Amino acid sequence: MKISTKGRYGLRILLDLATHQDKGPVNLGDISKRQGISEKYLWQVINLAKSAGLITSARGPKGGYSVAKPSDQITILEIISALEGPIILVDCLDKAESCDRNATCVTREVWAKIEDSMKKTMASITLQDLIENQEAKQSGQSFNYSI
Amino acid sequence: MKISTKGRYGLRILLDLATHQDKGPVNLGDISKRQGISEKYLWQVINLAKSAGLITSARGPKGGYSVAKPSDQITILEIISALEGPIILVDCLDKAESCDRNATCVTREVWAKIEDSMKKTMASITLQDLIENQEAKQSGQSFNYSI
DNA sequence: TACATACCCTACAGAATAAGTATTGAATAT
DNA sequence: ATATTCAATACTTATTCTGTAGGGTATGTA
Repeated sequence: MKISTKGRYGLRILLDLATHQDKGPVNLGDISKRQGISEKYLWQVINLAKSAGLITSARGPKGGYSVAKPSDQITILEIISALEGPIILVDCLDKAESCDRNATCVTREVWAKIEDSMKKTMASITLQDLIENQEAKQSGQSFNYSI
Repeated sequence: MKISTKGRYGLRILLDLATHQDKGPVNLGDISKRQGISEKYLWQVINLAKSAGLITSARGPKGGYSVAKPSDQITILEIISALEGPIILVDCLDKAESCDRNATCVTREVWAKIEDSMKKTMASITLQDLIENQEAKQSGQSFNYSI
């Protein structure tokens, strides 16, 4: 029950893109330096987001990556599903035939409830929320330092 | 992001114990047969629950396992924490020093919210709820068959 | 057209975790 | 006593995680 590096890095990458793409696409090298992730692995992670349509890329000099949609239209659920794979806590929730106890099993309903609460929470947060939190945090910090 | 067999089996095992311990401790062999889990592996799973104090055991003939507390005083959160390990989606939520970005990182708050919603849901369901659901399901089924 | 920049793809590897088996030991009710 | 039942440890096999390595391909600018 851990979020893997794919999901953790992925969320940071999308936040990084969203906050730095005002001057055009952001290249791998820049993200790599800021986030402390090797370019090779970074590419693999970022590619998952690209395959899911969350990110677009531009080749050649001055190329790089951009977030495909406005930040307030991208939920955490989309991001995590793209990077970690679909949120399915137990296989029997996705494929009924994966367990022959489904007809009578009540534990299945427990997993469904937990899964549902996770998804609802993830769907309620957008990338835009993160950006705003970050700005609030940074202005708060500079305030502290200025005392 | 999957519940392992420890958690899945564990919940079934506790439910099995709770519904069969009216005639004294339930032995491994019986649980093994009903749940379709090998006795050896079953022991390892059940031992996690015992170490957590959710289950008591008695050795010798007529020995076996029993649920340690009334079912309505055992939450799913307790059970899953005991079997899957503590619910910590990312290490930085548990140990701040595991990541030096904690002071400024806003993704951390996302993981905290998701984790919190899972825990709240798990804490809101007790073993007793499962037992009642199971009884309702069974009586419903027999009703269907009797038409 | 040539070159630098940057993206794209596949393969491999070490470590950790998952999911069990196997074997032997210890306690207890009858 | 002894059959029954739990207890503990070691081992195995497969899969996933977390990357690294080394090339290949597309594109914009001079």
